[in-house]
Amino acid sequence: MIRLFNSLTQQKEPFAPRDPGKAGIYACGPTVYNLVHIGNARPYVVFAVLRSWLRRRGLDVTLVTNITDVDDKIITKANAEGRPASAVAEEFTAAYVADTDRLGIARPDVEPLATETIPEIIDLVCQLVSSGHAYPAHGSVYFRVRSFDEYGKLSKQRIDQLEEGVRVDAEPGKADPLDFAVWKAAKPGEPAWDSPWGMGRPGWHIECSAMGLRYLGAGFDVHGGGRDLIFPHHENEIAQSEAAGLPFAKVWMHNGMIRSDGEKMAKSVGNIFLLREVLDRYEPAVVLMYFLTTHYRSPLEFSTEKLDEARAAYGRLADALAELEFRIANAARAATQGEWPDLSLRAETARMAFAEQMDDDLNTAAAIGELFALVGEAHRYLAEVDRGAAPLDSGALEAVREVLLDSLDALLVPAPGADGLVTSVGSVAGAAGDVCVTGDVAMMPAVRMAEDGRWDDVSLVYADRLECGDASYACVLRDHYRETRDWTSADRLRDEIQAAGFDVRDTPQGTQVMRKS
RNA sequence: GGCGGCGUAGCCAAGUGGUAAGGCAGAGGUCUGCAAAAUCUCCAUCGGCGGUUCGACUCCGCCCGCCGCCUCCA
Repeated sequence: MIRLFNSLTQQKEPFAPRDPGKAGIYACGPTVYNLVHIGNARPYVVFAVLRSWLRRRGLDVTLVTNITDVDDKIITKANAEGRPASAVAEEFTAAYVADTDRLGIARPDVEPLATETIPEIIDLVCQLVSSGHAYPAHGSVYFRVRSFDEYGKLSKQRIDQLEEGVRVDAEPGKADPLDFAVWKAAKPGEPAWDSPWGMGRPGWHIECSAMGLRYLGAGFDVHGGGRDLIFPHHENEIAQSEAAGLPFAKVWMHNGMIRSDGEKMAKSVGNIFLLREVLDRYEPAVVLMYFLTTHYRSPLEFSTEKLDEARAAYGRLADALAELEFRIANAARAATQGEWPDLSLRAETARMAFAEQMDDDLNTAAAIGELFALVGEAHRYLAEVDRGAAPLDSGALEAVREVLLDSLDALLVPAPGADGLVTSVGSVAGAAGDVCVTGDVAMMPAVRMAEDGRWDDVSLVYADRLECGDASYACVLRDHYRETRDWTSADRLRDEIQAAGFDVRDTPQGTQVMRKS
C-alpha cells in the first residue's frame, strides 16, 4: 500500500486514486525568467520519481508540469532589457528544457504554457465573478478571500491573523488587502489578451488552477511543489478552484528547500547554484543520488562536499555492480559452483524492503539504504566464496544484480555503464587459456592472442588500443606478467592502464579494469 | 508577532513505544607480490528539562537552537 504525506492533513494517508488504476499529478513548474537552479530541480526530480514509482505499482500516471510564461517578473526583465516579454519567456523556456533534459529523466507528460491556457483561465475567472467570489475593479479582477470559508486550510493560517501581518498594498481596487488578482489589467506594452474586463493577463496562481483542472480534471490526485509555495500560491489555487465549485487536489506534497550556507537557496538571496553549473561537474547519476539520498520533505544542504559524497556512494554501487558482472561472467572458473539460497533469498527481501520504503511516502533515502545493505551482503558472500567456504551461485549473483539494476531504474538513476562509467570488465586467467571475457566483445582478439601465446603481438598493440579506450590487450599482457612473476613490468603496466583512465584491480580471476568515474 | 517544520555519531542521513538502517571520514585487523577493492572490529542513547508508560529516541508539555512561510520564490 502506498502512503503519501498530505500537507492538507499533515499526515501520511493511503493513496487512493480518484480513478482506480490511474493517477494524476500536477507539479508546479518554473516561471521562465531565469535559469533554473539546483533548488528548482528538486521538485522536478522528486515528482518524476513519484511518477516512476506509481507506474511501477501499476498505475497509469499523468504528470503535468506547467511553464508559466507570462508574469510580472518576465515583464520586468523584458522591460529592463528592452525586448518583448515573449522573447524572455522563449529564451528561458528553452533553457529550462535543455537544462532539465541533462538530468536524463523523462519529461513530464504534459508541459502546458500559461499563454496557451488563456481561454480556460478566463472561464474560471468568469465563474468566480458570477458566483460572487471575485469582483472586477479597474480592469482587474480580484478574488474575495473572505468569501471562501476554507481559506487557509492548507497553510493553517487564519484570515484574521493574516490580516494583521498584511503589508500595505497599493492596488486601489481591492476590497480587502488579502484579496488577490486573478486577472490583471494590462499596462501599455505588456502582453495582453482580450477579456470581458478589457485587455489583460492572468494573475499569479490562476494559471495553475486552470491547467491542473484542464489536464487532470476536478478532484485530481496529487499536487506538488516546493514548501515555499504553500502560501500564498497553493492556498490561492485551492481557493479559486474550489470557490468555483471545482474540487482541487486531494493530496498536497511539498518538498523541502535546498539550502546554501544554511539559508534557503533563492534568487532573491543570491546564493544560487545553477543546475547547469552542477551538471557541468557531476554526472546526472550523481546529482540524482544527491537528491534522493535525502527524504524529499527534508531540507537539503547544497555543497560540493555533499555532491562528492553522493559520487562516492554511487561509486560503491557501481563497483559492486561491476564486481557482480565480473563474477557472473567468470562463474565457470570458480572453484566450486552450486546453489547458495541465502543470497537469492536476501536479494528477494531487499527487493521487498526497497518497495516498502518507496511505498512509505517515497522514502528514497531509506530505499537506497536497503540497496547498500544488499551490496554489503553480496560482498560478504563473495569473500566466503574466495575463502572456499561457499560455492559460487551465479544465479544468486544475477538476482542481486537484477534487484540493484531494477531499483536504480525505479529511482531514475542511470546504471553504471549506461553513462560510460564502466565500459569494460574483463580478465584472462593465465597463459594456459581458460579465458573469460565480459562486457566488450572487442576484447575477444586480445584473448585469442593470449591463448595462442602471441605475447609479442600483444605487446606491439596494447598501448595503441589502450589509448583508444580498449584495455583488453593491456589486461591480457598484465596477466601474463603476473603469471610469470615479472612484477616490475606488471606494475609499470598498471600505471599505464591507470594513466589511460581506468581503475585496476587484481583478482584471483585476473586483472579487472573499470573506467574511472 | 502569527502559522508550519526541524534538532539522531566527526560529517551526511533513515528510523521505531521495547534498548538506534545506510553512506562518507577515522583507528586497528584480514586478504594482497605491491596496490586497489572488499571484509571484520571499534566509533551515538537520539538538543535540554519534566510528564505519560512495565518500558520512550519514538507520545504529551515546557524551554533552547535552527529553518520555512506570512512580499517574488521550487
